[in-house]
Amino acid sequence: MPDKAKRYRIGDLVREFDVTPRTLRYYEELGLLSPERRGNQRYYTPRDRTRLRLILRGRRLGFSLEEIEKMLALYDLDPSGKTQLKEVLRMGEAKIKAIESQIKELKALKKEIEARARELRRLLEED
Amino acid sequence: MPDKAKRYRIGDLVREFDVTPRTLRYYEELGLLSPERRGNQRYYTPRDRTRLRLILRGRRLGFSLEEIEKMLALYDLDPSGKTQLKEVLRMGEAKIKAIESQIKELKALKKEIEARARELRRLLEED
DNA sequence: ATTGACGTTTACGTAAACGTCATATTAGCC
DNA sequence: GGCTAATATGACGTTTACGTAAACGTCAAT
Repeated sequence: MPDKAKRYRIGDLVREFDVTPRTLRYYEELGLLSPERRGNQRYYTPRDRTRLRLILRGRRLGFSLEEIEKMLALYDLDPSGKTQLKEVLRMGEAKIKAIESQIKELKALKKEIEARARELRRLLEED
Repeated sequence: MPDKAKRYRIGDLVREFDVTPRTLRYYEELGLLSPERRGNQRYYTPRDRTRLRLILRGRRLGFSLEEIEKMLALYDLDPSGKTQLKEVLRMGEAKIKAIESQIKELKALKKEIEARARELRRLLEED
């Protein structure tokens, strides 16, 4: 049974990840999360929680929710067709490339800012 | 003379950086760029061009224009007050921290996606 | 049975970052 | 000088990612 039994209420996740309920409902509207329902109340599974972690990380990194949706698709192994699976895999590799280039740019930016900071410190010390 | 004489028209930058004129005018509206005027036409200086490069890099990395404005401030060494200069420097160092953490998160994300890709490949090969 | 905390839906609002016209000048070439 | 391409100035529209308010449901504890 891939159940783990554990379920989270919306408030639990709200506190843990410091987001608003609105955000979680919005992600559900987009299909990024799909908590269970008991009555009309939401009960989030561990899988939802994991996906939320990934979503929020993606957001911090500047990816759009649409981008993130595609990344999450990597985790939805609907083993329908191998062709489709290959497609998803190819997409994942493209994502990795994109991330690598982003890391490169960030490092470059960091260097520039650091150089600039050194310059400023020099200016400060000469009285 | 810190002039360099060279000036760019809006179309030049549009082609070089693959943005629309609207974007450049919008950045000007926000005070991120401030091209010269001859008549009412814009003539961008090398400095504007450099700033534009930084702006677009920042955007690709997911920073907001407001964030970027603060980073650009590091390059506007108005040596007015040392207190102010110190403030700018402190901010720059904060930026560096943020960038470092962003690099960390990106690396983590990359690892996860790579792991997932390996898994998918394994699924593909087992026939 | 009431209270309080939490949760729900519906729907309009908002900020950021431009896009997209329409219309008017201006520049540069023959 | 006349033509065309480039540029300018509004001004309204669009998309993304939620915020916010109203009005009501749920449930455990007193």
